[in-house]
Amino acid sequence: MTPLEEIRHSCSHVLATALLRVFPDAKLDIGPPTDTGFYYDVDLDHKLTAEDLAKIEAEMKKVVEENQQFVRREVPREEAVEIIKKIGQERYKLGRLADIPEGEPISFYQNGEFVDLCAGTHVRYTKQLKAFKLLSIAGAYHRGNEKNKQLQRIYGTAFPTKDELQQYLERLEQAKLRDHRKLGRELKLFHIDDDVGQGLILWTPAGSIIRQELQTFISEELRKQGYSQVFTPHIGKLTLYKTSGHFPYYKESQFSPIFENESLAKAIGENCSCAEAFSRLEAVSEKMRQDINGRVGREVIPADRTKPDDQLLDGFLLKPMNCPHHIKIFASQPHSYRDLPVRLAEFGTVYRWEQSGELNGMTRVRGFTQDDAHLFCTEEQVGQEVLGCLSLVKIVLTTLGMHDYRVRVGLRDPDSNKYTGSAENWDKAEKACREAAKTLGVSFTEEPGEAAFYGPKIDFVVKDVIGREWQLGTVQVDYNLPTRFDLSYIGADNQPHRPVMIHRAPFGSMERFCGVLIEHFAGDFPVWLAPEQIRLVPISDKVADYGHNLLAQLRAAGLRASLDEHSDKLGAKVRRAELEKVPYTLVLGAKEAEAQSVSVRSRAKGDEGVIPFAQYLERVKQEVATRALPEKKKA
RNA sequence: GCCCAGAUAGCUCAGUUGGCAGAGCACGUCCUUGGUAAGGACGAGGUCGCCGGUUCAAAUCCGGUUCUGGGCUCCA
Repeated sequence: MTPLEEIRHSCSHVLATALLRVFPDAKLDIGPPTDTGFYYDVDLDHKLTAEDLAKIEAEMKKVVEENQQFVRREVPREEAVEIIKKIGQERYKLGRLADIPEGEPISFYQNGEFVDLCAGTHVRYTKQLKAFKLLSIAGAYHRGNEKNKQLQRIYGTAFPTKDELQQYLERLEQAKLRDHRKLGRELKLFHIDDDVGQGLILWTPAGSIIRQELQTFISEELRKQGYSQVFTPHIGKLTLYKTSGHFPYYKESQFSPIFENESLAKAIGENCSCAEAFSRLEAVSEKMRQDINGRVGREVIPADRTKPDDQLLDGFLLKPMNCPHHIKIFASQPHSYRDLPVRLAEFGTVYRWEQSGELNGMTRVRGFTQDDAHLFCTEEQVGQEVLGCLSLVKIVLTTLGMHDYRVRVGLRDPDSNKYTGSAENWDKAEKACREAAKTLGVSFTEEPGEAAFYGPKIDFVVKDVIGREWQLGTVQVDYNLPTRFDLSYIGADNQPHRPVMIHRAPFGSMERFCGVLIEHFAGDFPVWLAPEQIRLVPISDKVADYGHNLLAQLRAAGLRASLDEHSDKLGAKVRRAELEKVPYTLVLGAKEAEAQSVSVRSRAKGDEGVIPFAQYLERVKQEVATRALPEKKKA
């Protein structure tokens, strides 16, 4: 353990010591250090409140004051059981003891009256714990399994010194100020309305400008890289998603199907129960089952999912993914190997039924638009195409100054059966991803179980202001959907061949990306993205005409500007523009009107003095055209 | 979905033991015509999330429900 982890881990023991003094009947589970502090999971009938937290923290301070020594003791397994029984903590600790493999040492740590099964290590004396604070109470399932009892988790944080603790707490406060939900409301970027629905984003005019600029930006890159733009509808027939495998395997994370009227009327006429109707919705014909299973070479649709044709119910699904629609565009025409790769791109809106407790501002929603594309290529082209996709993601992140991300190669979980396709194809796809990731020049981790159900992927993961990780850009290699949909192209040998698909989205979703972007810039967007780029501030209405004149010129140049004609004094108008995070404020008085000049105040530098308007116009046009990043603010 | 905590004006928040619904900012009108982060006066704005119960009387107490927040679980 690092020294900091020792401090935090020791704090969690002190927390447990104090907790048992206040609530002697608490049953302890585990209390490890974390990246930002520590916690202890406890089972306690009493519902802990904020007041309890204060009480426990006060007791912790006493424990520290008592300067208890942490003493390690290794014991044989039988004795460990005795100790746990003696301290009355058998409910969870016996299970934790059983987790320790045979042959590993079993150790207890004691400080004062408190004894805990623990591998260590710890600081030597409690007085070494100089700066800690309990932060919150949360529910957490025992062993992280939702089938187990939910325990109360007490979160806290600790640092070597009071100064560092104070700095951390201030950082937390700062983080709250740039939370995209708060800024989104203040800067009027988006709205979520109860009557429209949870997790459904309404893009307001200001937010729509940011989204539109991002889409224009990526579209320019797509043209350079030989993509074709397509449009597809928001729904598709269930049959489509039965073929792709989305339905019913991921039924629980989709909106309910929309029944097709005649089909439903017929089922009702047969007095078909709800349960029966759903079973018919999920079922496939024997022919479809044989076709798909034959193509993929193993049983991906089990026999018990078939029903006679006349009993199949049909309907539509709000699309959970864009791939099936794009596949159908590809399949609508014959392709020669000379046509490949075919790259179909769409800002495609998809809908997923996220559990209510998981929704979060713009970053976890139920309807979102992916900057999606599907590449159909030969097996030989896979490596190069994946590289092209990765470079696109890097262009996006670099242009926006987002350098703090990690790369994750998501592989299949060898113990799970949720994946479709042959092991052989999976091996090939995983190899392609791994090799592409190596060329990125950034470190990456390989994580089993993080793959999509149809193939492995390379994800770009960034942290939000409070440390939560969000997957943004993604590139996925897929040997499976082409098989399920029986896609082919004619090769040089005049024989049909199976193409390989690549799914990729450099932003991921417009919603999540904008949410993270708001926090990344703390609302201070680069000029090219700023909803309002220039605020004209006349000192008095005597120069209103000059203001209108400049406004017209700025707008004619394609810039987003407004004129503040309120009767406030200059200071108030400047303040308003600052709070609204407008990059440039142009102050106009009699002198400027006379000289056709403007007094420039930039968000980054403050008052920059008077320059000719024509000169300013060139400067800002240049800044927009190059998509320049904002300069660092003056301190 | 689960645990805990919340919901009062557009925003941030006060509201005592159950007794006429409050402030600041924003907004509107008027006065003020000014030089780089708040000029002044007046005004408008609320079915206290929603439904039900207790009570002479509910923002306040009780039950339910919806939504939000912090976690947990999940995220093809």
